[in-house]
Amino acid sequence: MDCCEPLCCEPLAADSASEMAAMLKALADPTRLRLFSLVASSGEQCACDLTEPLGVSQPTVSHHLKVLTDVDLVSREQRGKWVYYRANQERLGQLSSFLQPVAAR
Amino acid sequence: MDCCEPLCCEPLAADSASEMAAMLKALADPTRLRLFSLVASSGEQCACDLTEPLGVSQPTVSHHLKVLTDVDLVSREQRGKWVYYRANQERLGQLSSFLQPVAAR
DNA sequence: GTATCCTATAGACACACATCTATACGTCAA
DNA sequence: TTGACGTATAGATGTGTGTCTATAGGATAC
Repeated sequence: MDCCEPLCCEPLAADSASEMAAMLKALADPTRLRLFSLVASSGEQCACDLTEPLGVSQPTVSHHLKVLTDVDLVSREQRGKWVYYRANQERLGQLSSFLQPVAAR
Repeated sequence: MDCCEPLCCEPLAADSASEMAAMLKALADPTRLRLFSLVASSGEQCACDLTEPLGVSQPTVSHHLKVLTDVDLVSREQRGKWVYYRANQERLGQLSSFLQPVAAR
């Protein structure tokens, strides 16, 4: 299920590094991190309700949602003309576990 | 100690988002992630032993080490003409906790 | 002091990316 | 079918970044 051992266990292989870095990169932007937090903390969010609290344009929100979707951190569900987004908790757990420090093991 | 609530708890404030995104960005590069893993998994690493396993030039390694140091994910200690780097496990723990999913709480 | 060796900085360059405006795409309601 | 509305894509633009070569900084040894 997980991609690899925690990064403190042993030197990370190049291919695993690329996979995990892609996930980290998706969250490594302030606007996108806030966007993800909005979705993750509310269970489910309509895309239409994300533009205003972030203070960026609708295409920008759409772009960020695509980035998060591409790495499977959020899932997309269309209902009529609205699109609802939901955080993939399992995927987030993978990342959190991957980053777990030595002391916590 | 921690900067803020986990990102699944409540919508992240803009200033907290910037701080956490900076830390995530430092790890969001494959080479830098491998570099950090090399340091973190070995307790302590001399900078001179990091160039070869990563396959990049010495200045590039030095640059990446600076990025990680700037966000306090690694600490630097000079001993003679050698420089030793060590992972900041506490800081990594902050990040891991911040990313913890809902199911794990 | 001078040479040697490890590390960091300077500068350059190609590429990636966050954001915008303009527009296309899709779905529902008349 | 046509209009309205939510969403996604296209294209442009300025900024950021990963990497390199060349060189400077700084510590030890002779």
